[in-house]
Amino acid sequence: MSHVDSAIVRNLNSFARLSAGERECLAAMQSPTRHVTGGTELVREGQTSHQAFILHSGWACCYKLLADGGRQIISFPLPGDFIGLRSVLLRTADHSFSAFTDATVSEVPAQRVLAVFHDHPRLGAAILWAASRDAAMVAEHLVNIGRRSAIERMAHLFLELGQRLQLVGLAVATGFECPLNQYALADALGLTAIHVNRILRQLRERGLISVRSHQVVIQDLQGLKNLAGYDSNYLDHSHRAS
Amino acid sequence: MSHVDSAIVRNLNSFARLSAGERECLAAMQSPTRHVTGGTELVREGQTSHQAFILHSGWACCYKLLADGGRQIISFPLPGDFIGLRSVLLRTADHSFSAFTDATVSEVPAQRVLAVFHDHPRLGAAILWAASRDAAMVAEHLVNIGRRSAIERMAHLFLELGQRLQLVGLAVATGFECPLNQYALADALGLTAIHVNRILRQLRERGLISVRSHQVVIQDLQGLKNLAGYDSNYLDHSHRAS
DNA sequence: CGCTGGTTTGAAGGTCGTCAAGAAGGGTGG
DNA sequence: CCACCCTTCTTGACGACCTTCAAACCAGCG
Repeated sequence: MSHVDSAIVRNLNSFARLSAGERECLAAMQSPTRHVTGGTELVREGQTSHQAFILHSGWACCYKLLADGGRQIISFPLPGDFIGLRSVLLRTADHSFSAFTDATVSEVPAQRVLAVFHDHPRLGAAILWAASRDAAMVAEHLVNIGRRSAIERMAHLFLELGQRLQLVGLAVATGFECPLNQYALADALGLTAIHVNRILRQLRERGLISVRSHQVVIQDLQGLKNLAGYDSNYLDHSHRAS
Repeated sequence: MSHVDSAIVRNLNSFARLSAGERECLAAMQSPTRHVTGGTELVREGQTSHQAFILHSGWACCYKLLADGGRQIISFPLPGDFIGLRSVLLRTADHSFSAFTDATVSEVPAQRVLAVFHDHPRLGAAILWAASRDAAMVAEHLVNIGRRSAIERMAHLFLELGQRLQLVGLAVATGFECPLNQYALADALGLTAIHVNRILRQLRERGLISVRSHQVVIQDLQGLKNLAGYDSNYLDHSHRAS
C-alpha cells in the first residue's frame, strides 16, 4: 500500500509533513484501489454519492454537460489529487467526472472524511488545503476563459499542467506526456476543437510549444509565461511552518 | 448581535438547524461588525491575511486583476455569505475582494475557523457546506462563461442572483434591487460593458427582464430559464436530514 | 454650470464558430 | 500483408458574435 498511495502522500506533504500515524489514517480511510479503463464515468452530475475519490495513477476530468450536448471541463485531476471532495457535504454531486485514461482510484466515504477533521486535525487541515487549492485553480480557470484570448488560455493551461505534473514527478521542465486530445482541450478552454488546432499551430510556429502524439514539448518556457501572463501563486507551493 | 448576524444564521440554517450553543459559537468567532464604504478593497490578491470575512449587509465582489488592467469577477457574495474561506489555509489570498456598495462585515481569524471543526463539528460542517456551495457556484460560472452565449450568460446570472437573494429575503419572484453597473456585469461575464448594454436591450425587447436604475424586474421567469438552460441544483437548497 | 460616472448607439474589424472535406495514424480482420 | 475501419488531426472558406473605437446622452453633484 505504501507504494500505491505515494502520490497522495506526496501531495498532502507539500502542505504539512504527515506523521506515520497520519499516513496510516489516510491509508485506512480509503477503499482498496481499483482499476478503471479510459472513458469510464465514475460520478454523474446529480447523483447522490456522498463519497470522494483519490486518483492514484492516470488522468481524469471533472465536467458538466449542457442540454445542447456541449461540455465544459472544470478541472483535470492528476495522480495524488482528491476528486469530488465538495460533494461530500452537498446533497448531490454538482459535476460529473470520468477517468480520461486507464487509471487507478480509491473511494473515500463522506463519513470518514468528516471523522478525520475531528480525530486527526492536521490531516484534516491538509485535506482542506487540497480542496482550497482545487478551488483556487477553478477560479484561475474562470479568469483564463473570461479574460484571455485563445492562445493565452492554451499557454496558461499547459503551464499549469506542467507545473502540477512536476510536483508529482510526472514532468520535467522541458515537457511532459499529455493524453488530452483537441476535443478535451477545447472543452476545457471554452473553444471548439477546430480552433484549438489553429492555436496549437500558432504556438508551434512561434517556437513556444509543440504537441505531437501525446507529447508536449515546451520550447520557450519564459516566452509562454510572458504570453499567458502566468503567475503560479494560486498553486500555492506550500511549505508553511507546521 | 442577534439581529446583525441573522443573515449568516439563516444561511447556515439551510444546511442544518443550528442549536443555541452553535449560534453562540458562531457569534463568538467573529470580530465586531464594521462598516465599510462602497469600493473599499478589503483583501488584495497575494496578501497573507489568514482570515475570512462574513458579509452582513450590502454587496461585495471577489475578483482577480490582470496585468493588462482587465478584471475577472469570480463571485458576488451576498449578505450571510462567508468570503475568502479558502485563504484560511492557503499561504496567500488567491483573489482580491471589495465591498461593492456600503456594507457591514466582520472578520473571522483562521485559527477560530479551524478550532470550530474540532469543538463544534456540526457548525464546522455547516461552514464547510457553505464553502462547498461557493465552489459549486464558481464551477457553474465557469460553465456559464465557457459554453454559453452572452445573452444566455446574462440570463443565468440574473436567475442565480434572484434565487440567492430570495434565500436571504432580499428579493421577490418578480425582481430585486441590484447595484451592479454594466462594467461589473461585464467583468463577471467575460464581456465588455458595451456588449452588456446591447444584451440588456435584447432581454428587454424580448420581454424577459428589464434593468433600470438599480432595479431588476423579471418579466418572464420561465422564458429566462429556458433561455439560460437554468438548473438550480448547484445552489443545493438543502435541508438534508440532520 | 461644468464635471463625472454611467448608459446608449453607430460603424468597422478581428477572433472565433460553423460547415465541409481531406489527411494521417492505429487497430482489426480478412 | 493489405484492406478497411475508426478516431484524431488538419486545412479552407465563410459568417456570426463580440470587441474596439468614437461619440452622444443623461442624471447627479459640487
